[in-house]
Amino acid sequence: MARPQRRTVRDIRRGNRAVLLRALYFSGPTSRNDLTACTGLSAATVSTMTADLLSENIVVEAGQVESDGGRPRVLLRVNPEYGFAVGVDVAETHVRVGLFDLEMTERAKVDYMLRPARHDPELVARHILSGVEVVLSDAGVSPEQVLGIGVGVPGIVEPGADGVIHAKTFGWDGVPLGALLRRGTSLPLYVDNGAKTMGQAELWFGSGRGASEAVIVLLGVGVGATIVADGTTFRGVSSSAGEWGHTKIVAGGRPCRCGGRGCLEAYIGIEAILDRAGVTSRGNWEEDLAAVLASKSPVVEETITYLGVGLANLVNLINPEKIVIGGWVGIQLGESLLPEIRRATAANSLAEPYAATSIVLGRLGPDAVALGAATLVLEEFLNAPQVARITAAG
Amino acid sequence: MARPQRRTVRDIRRGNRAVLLRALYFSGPTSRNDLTACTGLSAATVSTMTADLLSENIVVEAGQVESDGGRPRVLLRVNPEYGFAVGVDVAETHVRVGLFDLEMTERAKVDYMLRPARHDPELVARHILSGVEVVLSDAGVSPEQVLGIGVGVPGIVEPGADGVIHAKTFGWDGVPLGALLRRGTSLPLYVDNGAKTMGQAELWFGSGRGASEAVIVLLGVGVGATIVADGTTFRGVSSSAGEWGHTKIVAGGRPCRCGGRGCLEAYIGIEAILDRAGVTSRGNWEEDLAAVLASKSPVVEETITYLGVGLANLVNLINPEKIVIGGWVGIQLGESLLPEIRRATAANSLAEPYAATSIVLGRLGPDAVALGAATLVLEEFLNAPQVARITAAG
DNA sequence: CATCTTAGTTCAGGGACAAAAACAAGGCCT
DNA sequence: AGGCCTTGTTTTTGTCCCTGAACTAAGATG
Repeated sequence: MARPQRRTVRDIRRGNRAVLLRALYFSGPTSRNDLTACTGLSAATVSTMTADLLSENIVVEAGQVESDGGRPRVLLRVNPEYGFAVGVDVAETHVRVGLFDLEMTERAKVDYMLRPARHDPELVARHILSGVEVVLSDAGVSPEQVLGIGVGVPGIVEPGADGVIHAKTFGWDGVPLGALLRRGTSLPLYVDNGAKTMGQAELWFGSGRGASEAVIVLLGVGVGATIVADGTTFRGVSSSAGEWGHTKIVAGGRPCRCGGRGCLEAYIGIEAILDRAGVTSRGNWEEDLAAVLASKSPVVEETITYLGVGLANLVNLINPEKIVIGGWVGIQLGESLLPEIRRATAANSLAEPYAATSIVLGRLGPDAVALGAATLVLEEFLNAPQVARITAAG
Repeated sequence: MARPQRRTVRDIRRGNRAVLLRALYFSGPTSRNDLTACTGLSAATVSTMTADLLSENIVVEAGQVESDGGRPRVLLRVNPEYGFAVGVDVAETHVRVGLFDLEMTERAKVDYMLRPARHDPELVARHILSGVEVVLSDAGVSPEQVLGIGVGVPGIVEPGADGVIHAKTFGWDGVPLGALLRRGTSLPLYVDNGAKTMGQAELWFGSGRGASEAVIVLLGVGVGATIVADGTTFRGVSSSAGEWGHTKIVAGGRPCRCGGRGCLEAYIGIEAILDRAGVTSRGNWEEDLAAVLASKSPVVEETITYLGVGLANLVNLINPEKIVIGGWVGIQLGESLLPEIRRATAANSLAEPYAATSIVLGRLGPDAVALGAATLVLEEFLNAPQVARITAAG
């Protein structure tokens, strides 16, 4: 309650600049005139502010559009080459580094395989740092043009400058990945849980687009969720909100790798699904899952039921506008069984919140984690686009 | 994404005024000098702003405090009699109307009993309206001094001006209580779910005080929760967030009065507890529960386990700083069994979020619902304290 | 070529906060 | 008792920002 929260005229400027930039970013090419309408700012303010943005090269002109009988509108857009963002996906089997421009077009990408058992933090950090160098030189982008590096990792990320990670399944307990990376780069770093970065990507560029209250669930080896409240990711007090996979849906039920019992993940995590189906995997889980789905085994129906219970709990507790199902297991299930998933969710939800929720599939592929990580950089850019220049010198 | 969100200099004024007023309200008697420190505003701004507030009689002086060797500080405080708020608790067995001053001291109160089966909306509305008249005349307060009326009701309240209510257990389905009340009063109305108003009360004046991320759970006949994110109640897209009682903890488990199976309420709602204990109630649930607790029956341990699972789900999903257990059942359980509740929660939570959460008992008594309803009015007052006067005339 | 229409820019005016200076009110020392 | 010091509060001055209105730009129309 004691955080200073005063506002001064400068905050207005910064805030309005962010509003303008967001409008420009999400509406694509737009005229100044339309910007006054959609931001609510006066024409004068839009004019001076766009002039600033143009002179800083953050915004560029993008052709004209004739108006019926008057001066044509000049279209403006965010300059996709004003800066670049690096997105990193640290997963159980690989480290993937991507370079994105401001429009989140992937310009370069590099993968490093990890041997499943070997997750030496130093090695991962070296992969990331060399990956950044590789994608930059591949794309011909210099480090000064990079606005920051976003990293999506498994497990819980402590808030704070060091990016300390706790990932039991990964063998990391208190690994300061942020600090390790800091030794090799001076670029701004953003470290977040991979389920959250994927959620961020679906929210901004995928099926969650435009939703203000939403949940993006990730079904894969692990099960997680991103809770979006008022348009931004809800993180809780210590950044671990969204551990949906370890909420209990059967008190005292199946044991889970987290040590608990009856966790959702212990029913609909890929290992749990295969285990319940009696499949001993030969390593290719995607094929295995496809086989189970094709088998019409009762395990499929059970899985949908458990998933429906888990989703219904989100519906009742969070009352989201939209639930996006992502992760490769989620996509594979959803592609054929979305109506059944909806039915199972409805059966376990209260009527009013269920009616307010639409359940959809994620649209982004396997690169969503890296894309979302890069989006952390973009978000920062849109909120605080560059520090104000020294106006007297301009 | 298209909502106009521009800011102008006037917004700064309003915002800073709200910041100042909140600081004054929550810190009690405070000098202008301390206000500059705790709001971050400059002394000049605090001075002019307090002068305004003093002339409007919103703030009054509250004595002096000597400083070591200098001019003594003049203490300021919010004038508790500047205005009043009405809080209404509509429950299954009664309608309670309370009048509170700005410090939330109850000045008058009146109860109307409801026959359990008879919940005619018109009758309830008449009770509320006549209750308002009664408390005002009892306390000698005129309607002009009342800043608004807050109403806490069971069930889900639709967002919108009519205050439409869906309360299955109450026999109300789409009752526009707000519109019914609007016919009898022109005061500002705020209608919200009773579990949420109770949560609001605990958050502002009870055990949740100062928490920014918290969950306040209500255990009574029904089971509900208030989720607090970033200091404010999270409502979800259609205001029904927090239906914790109908999240499933045993897929396919005990039938619940909501029509579902395995709901938390079907295990730890008072009726469920008594049912599981094999008690056939003679009408006094509080005594019945006390008897069960005294009996050392295994039902008690089971109840704690189920409650622990429910709380752990909140810990994992929401990652709150604090969980407050309220409602009469919650208090009765917690008074003797809080350590066991904590243990059961820990057993079902992930270590990191559990370590970040403290589980405490609610502090406010049975009037918390009405108090919280009045707090809705207070919140509005603190955020937008009066429309700005015509400055030229002053 | 004059007029109309729409788009965008410039400028005066007023509101808001910060920093600094001035003022106020008491204690302390000589 | 009077000057000096310390602390609290108010006034003055300056800078920043937004808006509304006047103004310029650029094309269409007849």
